[in-house]
Amino acid sequence: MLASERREKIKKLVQSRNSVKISELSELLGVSEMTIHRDIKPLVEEGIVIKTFGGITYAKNRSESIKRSSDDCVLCGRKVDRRLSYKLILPDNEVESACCAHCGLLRHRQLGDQVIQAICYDFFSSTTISALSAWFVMDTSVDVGCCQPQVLTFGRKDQAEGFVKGFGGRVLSFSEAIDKVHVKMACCKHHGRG
Amino acid sequence: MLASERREKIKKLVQSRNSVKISELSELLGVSEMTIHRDIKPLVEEGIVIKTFGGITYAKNRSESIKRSSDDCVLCGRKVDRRLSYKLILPDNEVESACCAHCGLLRHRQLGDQVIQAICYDFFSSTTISALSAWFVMDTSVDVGCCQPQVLTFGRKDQAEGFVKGFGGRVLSFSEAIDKVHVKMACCKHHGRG
DNA sequence: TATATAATGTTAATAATTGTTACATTACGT
DNA sequence: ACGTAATGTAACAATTATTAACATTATATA
Repeated sequence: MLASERREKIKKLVQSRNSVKISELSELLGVSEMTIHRDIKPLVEEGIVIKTFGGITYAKNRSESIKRSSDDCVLCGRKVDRRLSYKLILPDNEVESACCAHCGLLRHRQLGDQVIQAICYDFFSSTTISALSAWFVMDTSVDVGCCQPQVLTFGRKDQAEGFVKGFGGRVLSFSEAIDKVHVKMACCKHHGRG
Repeated sequence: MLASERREKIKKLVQSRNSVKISELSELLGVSEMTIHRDIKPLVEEGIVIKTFGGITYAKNRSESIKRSSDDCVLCGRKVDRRLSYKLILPDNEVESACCAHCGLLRHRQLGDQVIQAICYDFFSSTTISALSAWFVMDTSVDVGCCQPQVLTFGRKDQAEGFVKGFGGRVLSFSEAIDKVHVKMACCKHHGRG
């Protein structure tokens, strides 16, 4: 068998079985383990395969390995428009997308410390900003047609304040916003009391 | 079996069974208990799993994924159309979807305080709104072809009232609606098409 | 055929994993 | 609180895998 054939077989084997042992490959393909090691070296370097002690496992391609729950809002299921969206970076290469800061902040509150980073986008420039340092505008008269109560995100406080001057509403910091949205949305707690 | 395979199996086992004993894993996977201890150490450190004496339990509340029960209505099994749907955000990252406010409110009443948030969508704009602050229209002449007695949801009271003016029915607040639907006691199972 | 080159195999040293033992800690019944 | 059985942990031994160096084989080409 040609070396190239053998390497193709290794690829297909690891793809179909997810993981294979070096010793198994050696026996299956009738070559020494040293040869298998040499065969898989380029596969590991290309990232097609991940080396484990004693074997290899198939590496799903990189875009897949970041597990986006889906393209839909993690909370309300609405299609996500990046400009309004709010993204939560989580452990294990997971990213959750929310359709807007409204859903994003609610989800952020649910996850708490598990959130490694939260990202949103400036309402004017669409530049990426950290949610923790963003400024949030609520109760404004402008309706972007996403979730209510609506929350817009700004990178600069002065621009958020200027927006409020023109269109009404309130400017909130991250900690204020995450509480305010929760209070406005939390139903059962209030329902139970009242 | 590869060490990496074994660790994957442990993860899946604890996920599916919620908790497993070290001794059980040791026997099941054919390795010593010491090896199981070493296998679970990183899982515990990552917070994927919680150590208990003699075993481990799956750490819920983790980002992993929001567990949507399914795409079908939790009550009547009908396919869920987002625009009419009613979503219940529950502890442990669970989300239940109901096909419409009718089923949603019935389910909401069943679950009571377990519901962290309830979400529905404005009938006109499809914007996401909190069920608590929504306005519900019942007994209207318009039939959207979901469950009976039909309940439509509006974000704005004036629009709900305008709708009633044009098409008949009654505008109800959340607490009025959840009671009214319950009193009518009609499970959509009896009317549902599928 | 001779020879260079690439591929593969062999061996031994090194590194990683796993098992065993001894002892510490915890849970639980008395 | 105490004693006992179960479980956890650390140290070390045994096993297994990896790596590098070198030997051997196969292949191509003059």
